[in-house]
Amino acid sequence: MTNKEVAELAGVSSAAVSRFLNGGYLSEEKRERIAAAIEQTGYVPSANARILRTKKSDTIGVILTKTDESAMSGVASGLEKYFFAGDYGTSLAYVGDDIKEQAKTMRSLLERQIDGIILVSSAPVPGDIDLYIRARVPVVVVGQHVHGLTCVRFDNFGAAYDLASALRCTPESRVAYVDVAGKYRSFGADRRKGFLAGLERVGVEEDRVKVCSTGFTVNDGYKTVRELLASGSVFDYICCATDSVAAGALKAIRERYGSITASRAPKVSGFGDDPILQAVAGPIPSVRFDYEECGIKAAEMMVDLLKDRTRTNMSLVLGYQVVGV
Amino acid sequence: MTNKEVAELAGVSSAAVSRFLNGGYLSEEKRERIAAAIEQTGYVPSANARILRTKKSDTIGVILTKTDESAMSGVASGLEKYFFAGDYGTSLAYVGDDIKEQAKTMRSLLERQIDGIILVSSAPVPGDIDLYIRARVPVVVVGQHVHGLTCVRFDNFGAAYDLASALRCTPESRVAYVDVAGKYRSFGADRRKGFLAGLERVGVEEDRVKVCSTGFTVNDGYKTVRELLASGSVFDYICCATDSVAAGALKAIRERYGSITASRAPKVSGFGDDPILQAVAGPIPSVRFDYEECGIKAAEMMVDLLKDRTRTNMSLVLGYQVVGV
DNA sequence: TTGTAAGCGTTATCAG
DNA sequence: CTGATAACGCTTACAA
Repeated sequence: MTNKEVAELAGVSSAAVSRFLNGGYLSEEKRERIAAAIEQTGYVPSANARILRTKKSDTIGVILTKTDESAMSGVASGLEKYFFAGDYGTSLAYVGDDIKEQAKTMRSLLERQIDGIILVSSAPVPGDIDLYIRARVPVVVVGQHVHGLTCVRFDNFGAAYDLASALRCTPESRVAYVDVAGKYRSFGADRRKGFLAGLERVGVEEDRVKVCSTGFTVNDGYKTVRELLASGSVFDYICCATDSVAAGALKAIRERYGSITASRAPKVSGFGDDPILQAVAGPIPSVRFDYEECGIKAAEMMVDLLKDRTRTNMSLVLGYQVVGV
Repeated sequence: MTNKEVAELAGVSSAAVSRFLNGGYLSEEKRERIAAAIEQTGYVPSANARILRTKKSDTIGVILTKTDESAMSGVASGLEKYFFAGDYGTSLAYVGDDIKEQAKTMRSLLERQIDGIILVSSAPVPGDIDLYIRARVPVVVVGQHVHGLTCVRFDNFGAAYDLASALRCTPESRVAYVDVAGKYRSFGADRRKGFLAGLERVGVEEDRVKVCSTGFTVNDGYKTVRELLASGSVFDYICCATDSVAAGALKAIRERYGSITASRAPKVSGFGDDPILQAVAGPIPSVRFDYEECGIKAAEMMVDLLKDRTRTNMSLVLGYQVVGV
C-alpha cells in the first residue's frame, strides 16, 4: 500500500496525502477523504522513502555493550523515556564484547542514516567510532570518559572514595579490596583507586590493604574470596567492586564463619545497591547510581548536540549516593 | 557520499559499485579501483535506498516490554546471538507498560519495513499486533501464549507444580503463596495455579494455603510478608512468585525471627534463580529458566517463518530446572 | 563483464 | 489551497 494508491482512492494527489501526514495546507474536505482512505486500507507510510528523501531519520542509534543488567536496562529506559517524549525514535542494539560484532552493528546503524549515536559501554570505545566522526554524526558516550567526545558517566572514583571514608575503618583495620579484572576502567581501576585513596584519608596505609582481582559473576567473587580466607588471612572488611562480587564474598564468609553476622566475620561492601542483596544481607555499604537519570541526561545532551552541531563537547559527571552505612 | 560519486572516482558505473557491494560479476581490476575509492571516501551505502528498492530490510524488529531485567537481557542476548550469526540484523526497542508507547513503537517498526517482529512480553499483547498481521509481517511472541500466533514461552505452570512437589511439605504444613498482582499471566496466574496444583499432589489441601498478592519489587514483597507475619499467622513455607518478592519476604522474616535460618522461621521459595539471592540466602528453592536459549529459539522460529510464510503457527514451551531443594 | 535506465515511495518545488 | 514533477540513492533488467 502506497501514497499513490491512497491518493487515488481518496481522489486527490499524492502530494495531498503527504501533506495530510505532515500537516500542510489542506481543505477540511480532502482531509476527511484521505483519513477515510487510510483507515480503510491500513496504509503505513514507508520510513525508508521518507528518510531517503529528507535525509533525516529522527532516530538515535543506541549501542548497549553488555555490562551490568540493571545499568543497561536503567539507562535504556531513561533514554527511551526522554526520546519518546520528544520527537525522536531510538534503535537499540545489544552487543557482546566481540569487536567484530560491535563494528558490524555500528556500520548498520550508520547505513540507516541515524541522526546520532549513543554508546553505552564500560568497555573501551571501539576505534570504529571514527566512522561516526568522519560521517559527522553526533556521538554521546555513556559510562566512561573518552577524550574529545561528549560523555556522561558516574563518578566512580568519588563514589569509592566516599564509600571507603564512610566505613568505620581505623588505621589498624585489616582490609581487602576485591577488584574486577579486565578492561573496564570505571568498575575496575576507578573504583579501586578511589577506594584506596578514601582509605588513606582515614589513615589506612595503602600497603596494608590486600588487593585481589576477580571476574564479574557472583561465583567469581565466591571463589576468589574463599581462597582469600582459606589462605589464613583475617580481615575486618572485604570490599568488593560490585554487588555481585560482594554476594559471592558473603557466601564464602558464611561458609567459613557460619554466618555473615558472626562476630569475627569480615564486613562486606559492594557497589550498585542491588535491592535483593540489601534485603537479604543488608544493610551493607554500597553505592547507588541512578541509571535512568543517566540515560535521560545522555538523551538531553544528544538533543543539544543535534540542535547545535557547532556545540563543543561536554563531559557530565553524575553523582551517587552512599547507602547502608 | 553516494554510489555515483564513488563510481565516478573509480571511473566505473554506479552499477559496478553496486555489484562490488553485493558480489556480482566484476573484473578484478575494477574491483580494486572501487575498493580504493570506497576506502578513500569513507563511503557508507544507504540502507534506506536499498530497502526502498529491494523491499527487504533483513532486519527483525524486537519489542521488549519491561519485565524482569535478567529475563529481558537474556532473551535479547539470545536473539542477537542467533541473528548476528545469520544474515539478519535486529532493531530493539524497550517499551514501558504504556499502551500508547507500545503502539507508537510498533508503528515505527512497521514503517521501517522490518521483515518480522518479535514481541517479548509478559504483559498482554497489545491489540496493535493486528497491524502486523494485516501487513503480513511474521510475528513471534516470547513469554506467553497468544492464540493464533507463533509463541515461545516457559512452562510456568509446570515449573510451579514441580517446585511445589519438591518442597518437603506434608499435609499438615502451613503454606502461604505470595502472588504477583496484575495482568502478568505467566508470573501471576500460571505460577499460582501450578503451585497450588503441586501442593495438592503432595496432600496439601488448597484451602489450607494462604494466598496473598503483591507487586514486583523487593519492597512490595517485604511489606506484604511483614503484614502477613504481623497478623499472627505462622507458616512453615512462604512461597513467592518471583525471587525479588522472595528477597523481600526474607527481610521480613529476618526482622521477625532474628534470622532467616531461625528454627521456627518459615522456609522461602522463589522463581528465577537469582544468583545474588542464592549466594546470600541460598540454597533456597527456586526455578531456573534459560532466557538466552529462549531468545535463540524465538529467533529460530522467526527464521523458519521467514523462509516459509505458509508455515502454520507453532507454540514452543521451554523447560526449566528446579534448584535449591 | 559492463553500462544504461527505470523505478522503489516519499517530499519539496513550483506553477496554477 | 492543490497537483504535477523532479529528485533522494540504490538495485536490476536489459542491452551491449
